[in-house]
Amino acid sequence: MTTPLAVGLNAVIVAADTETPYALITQNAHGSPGLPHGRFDPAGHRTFERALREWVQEQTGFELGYVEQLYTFGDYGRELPQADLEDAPPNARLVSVGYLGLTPERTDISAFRAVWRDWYRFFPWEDHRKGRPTLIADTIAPALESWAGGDEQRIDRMRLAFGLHGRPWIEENTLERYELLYEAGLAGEAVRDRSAPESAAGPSPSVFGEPMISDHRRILATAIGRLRGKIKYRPVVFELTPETFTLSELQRTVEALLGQPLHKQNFRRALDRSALVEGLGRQSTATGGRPAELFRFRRETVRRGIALGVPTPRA
Amino acid sequence: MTTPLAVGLNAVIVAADTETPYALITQNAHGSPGLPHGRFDPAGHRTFERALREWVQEQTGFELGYVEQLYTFGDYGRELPQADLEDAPPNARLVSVGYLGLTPERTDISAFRAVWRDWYRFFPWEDHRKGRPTLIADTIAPALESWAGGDEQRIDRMRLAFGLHGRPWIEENTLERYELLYEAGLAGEAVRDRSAPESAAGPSPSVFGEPMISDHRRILATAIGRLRGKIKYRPVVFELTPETFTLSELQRTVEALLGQPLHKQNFRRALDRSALVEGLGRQSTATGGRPAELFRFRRETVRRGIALGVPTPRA
DNA sequence: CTCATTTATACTCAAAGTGAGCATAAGTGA
DNA sequence: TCACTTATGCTCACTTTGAGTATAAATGAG
Repeated sequence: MTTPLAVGLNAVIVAADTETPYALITQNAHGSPGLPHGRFDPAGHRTFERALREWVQEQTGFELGYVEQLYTFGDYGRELPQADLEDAPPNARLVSVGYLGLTPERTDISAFRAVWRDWYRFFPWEDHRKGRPTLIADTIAPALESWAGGDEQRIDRMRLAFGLHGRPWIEENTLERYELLYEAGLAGEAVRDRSAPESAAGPSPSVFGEPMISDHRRILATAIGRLRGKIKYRPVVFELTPETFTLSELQRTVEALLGQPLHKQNFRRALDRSALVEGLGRQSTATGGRPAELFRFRRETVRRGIALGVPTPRA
Repeated sequence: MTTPLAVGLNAVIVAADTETPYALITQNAHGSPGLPHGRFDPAGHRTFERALREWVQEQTGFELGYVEQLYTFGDYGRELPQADLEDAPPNARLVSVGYLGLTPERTDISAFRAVWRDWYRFFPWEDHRKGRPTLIADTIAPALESWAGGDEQRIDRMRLAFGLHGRPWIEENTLERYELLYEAGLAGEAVRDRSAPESAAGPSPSVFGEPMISDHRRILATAIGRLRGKIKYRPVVFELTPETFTLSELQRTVEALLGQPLHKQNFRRALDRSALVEGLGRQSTATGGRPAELFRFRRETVRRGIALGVPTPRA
């Protein structure tokens, strides 16, 4: 008989306001953060998506809307703590399928063991809205440098991933960056997975973002990267915005997700060329200055012809 | 005890020359075409990729180079013929993970039950190099029309997928098109899966491309779509070309993959702005007219900075 | 040997798109 | 009423794109 196999489903459920991108985070018995997840039971579930919707509902009271498959992880060089397998047979091998879900509102989930968390808590080096975080130059770069030693290839990977040495910062490479930190033993999970709790001489792991259970932070990184990429060629932001919004609100939401400031005028110009949004004539109650016009997403546009993304002109 | 789960791995191995994109196709006991595939045995394999490489080697003698995960299918509304599960326990549920592999040469695989096949045999409506295939207007459109009946949504999906009624043809939507044909009961697999061999009144299924075992044609469609998309923003074509090539050869290879003619001058101009290739000074032995300069892919370029794709200016 | 044919490569020009600055409009609160 | 804030409009130089025209270097038929 072969080793038993279990398929786990993991959901990264994302919401956003103009300030912060949020992920729906659950907590295990020890209070460690993780993603909503569960086993796929082929007897009870006809499709992955249905299974996913069902127990995301159960675990968080949450009704999923837009859903998309991310990636299937099957390589457990990094061992899973037995505890996370829960009802799986002992020695079972877990294959985890990650999903991304988007939702326009942060519904109240306080009744459940779940919270909405700023995703930058887990990836503090990813937010470049106020310039490149000093964390990168002060902590990450030196730590990776010492890990790389003289290895040409490691140095190259590190510079490419973190936009060092004149390389551009590419926001959708979230996963590469996290994996690098994991490989270098800097992510909290790496220390845990080695199960040898070596007295870390360097900076405390949480400097490198809050760790999550199992490989959930990897899945979250995948989700962020995918969303950041997709926002540019599919109108997915509108799955995250309320029905009506001002252009500034839209822009700031995109900026929050990308972790990158955008050029205001060019954002607007490209946006109305795209005909993705439509002004409603109504003005919004001012948030300080001149009132802004309210817009809505023209869902019709998308169905006819090429579905375009929102423009992202660098500032 | 829950229903047993099996994870299957499927490989779409692609090669191309200037004329034809090929997929590596195996044949089952009945001679039906399929993809190289096998079970993932967690005891014997540490990672999906290793497992994949191992028995692609076994089944086809083929050494995989570039590999990328495509999608994981778990929804079996469409039932699998028991025969394809082979050594799986009866009633097992199969989860299949698709992979895409690229290779620059069609190595000799005649010793194995495998052949290189023009992928357009399975998707004859996908090749637009010599204009839109008449098959679409003559056969597909009417068949889908009658399937849609009056349903607004179906009509819309059909027009969008196949670029009818003034909509543009979007080459990377290969999967959507195949799924539509499947749903409409026009793909051979749909007839088979219903297991009620209803006497098809309409055109014979093979007009809609050669069927494959299990859901392999779906996986192949996914691969084609993904490759077509990726070619535009990552230099993946060069995984398919020989070490040196002329610009025309490169262009024709890209055209073969996209199923779309490109504008020659603009292709060249954009290509040398991208600095992806480098002239070698040497000329190629002419294929008719003036000899062309030989080029090679500058792998170095890719490692530094943003990895760009090959330009694809429509002709 | 020359000329039509084939393919490669070079140049040009208008139209559209981008990056980035400057100017004006319409609110709020001291 | 005036400083401040945010929204929105306009302009300009520069790059990129679509698409046409011209020239160069081989082949092969007569």
